[in-house]
Amino acid sequence: MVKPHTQCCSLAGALNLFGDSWTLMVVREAFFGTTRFGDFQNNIKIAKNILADRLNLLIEKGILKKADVGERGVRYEYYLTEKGESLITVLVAMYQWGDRWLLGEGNEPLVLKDRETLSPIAELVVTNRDGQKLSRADLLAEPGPGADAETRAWLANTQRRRRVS
Amino acid sequence: MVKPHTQCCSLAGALNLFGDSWTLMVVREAFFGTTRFGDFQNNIKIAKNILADRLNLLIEKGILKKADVGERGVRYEYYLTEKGESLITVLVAMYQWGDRWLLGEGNEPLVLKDRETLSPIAELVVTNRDGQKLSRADLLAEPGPGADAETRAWLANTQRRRRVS
DNA sequence: TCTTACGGTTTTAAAATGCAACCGAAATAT
DNA sequence: ATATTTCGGTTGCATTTTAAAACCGTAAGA
Repeated sequence: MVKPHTQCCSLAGALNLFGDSWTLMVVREAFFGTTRFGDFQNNIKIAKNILADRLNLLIEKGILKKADVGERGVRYEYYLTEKGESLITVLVAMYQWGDRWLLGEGNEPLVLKDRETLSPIAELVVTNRDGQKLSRADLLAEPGPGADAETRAWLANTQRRRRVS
Repeated sequence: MVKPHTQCCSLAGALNLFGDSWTLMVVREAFFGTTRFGDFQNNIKIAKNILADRLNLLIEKGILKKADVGERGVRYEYYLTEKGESLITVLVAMYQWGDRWLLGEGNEPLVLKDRETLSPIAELVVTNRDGQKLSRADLLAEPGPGADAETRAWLANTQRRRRVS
């Protein structure tokens, strides 16, 4: 990462991790079952040094784990941890947004289905507790239990501007 | 962007757009109501040239639009388009993942609430049509209407490996 | 045992980033 | 009307990342 965001905002934290072209592609590959270095490299066209770097980063951050599967020596496989698997919402959100807004309905190259029912997965929707869909205008941002001075200041700023507009 | 992904996969397309440290932070700011160049710059600590570059990129890609609000000349404000506002699922997914896995429950700096009911928004969940939660293992990836030869080849690869494992 | 595939590391050039300086037009104060 | 400050950038330069290719030791297969 070029310059880590310093804010404690969890979005900034997430972007420190996969705020680049490749990291989420590596996660995607692992998500769909790729485990070996060479397969990662072939499936996403990525330089070896970048791939090695990202794999190590993801391991360090607890998103992947490395298992030695060598029979007469070392040979590694990479697997998602629970932390990594729970990136499912991020991946699906990006897939659905891209399908709709970049490729357009009816042009999806890939359809994700429920293995049981064989029907496509539902569209992700931001809702309230009652399941009602919420849009940007319906949302209110408030300081949480972990809010520090900086976050409060930022919030005060955006709220102020928002009231004006 | 350093090197655009060439794959038609919509995740690759999305990463070509905001596969970097800053673009999604800019979208976040716009999402929470920031409209002016100087406010973007103050809220996210970003170099002016990078900010100018990202704003232009987001406009070019139809995620932001620029409005002239000058009273006796030109003075711009930036607003999300519908395409931009529908990044809500991506932003929320990343927020929730970061809150849970980077900061830990109870340490959320920011809580998003329904402006009506004042209760926190629900957690995003990937489900089937019947609302049943789906995890990675429950998903099946199949070629969609827009699948090209490359996508089919990639899918065949991952499926094969997956059956083995 | 020989050969090939695997899983990287190193090197080098190109590109992106961060920072500071600069600048014209717009808004504001005098 | 004039002077000053703010806004919204652009430019140039040093630093950091990235991409691509060459290289290399070990593991697996013939």
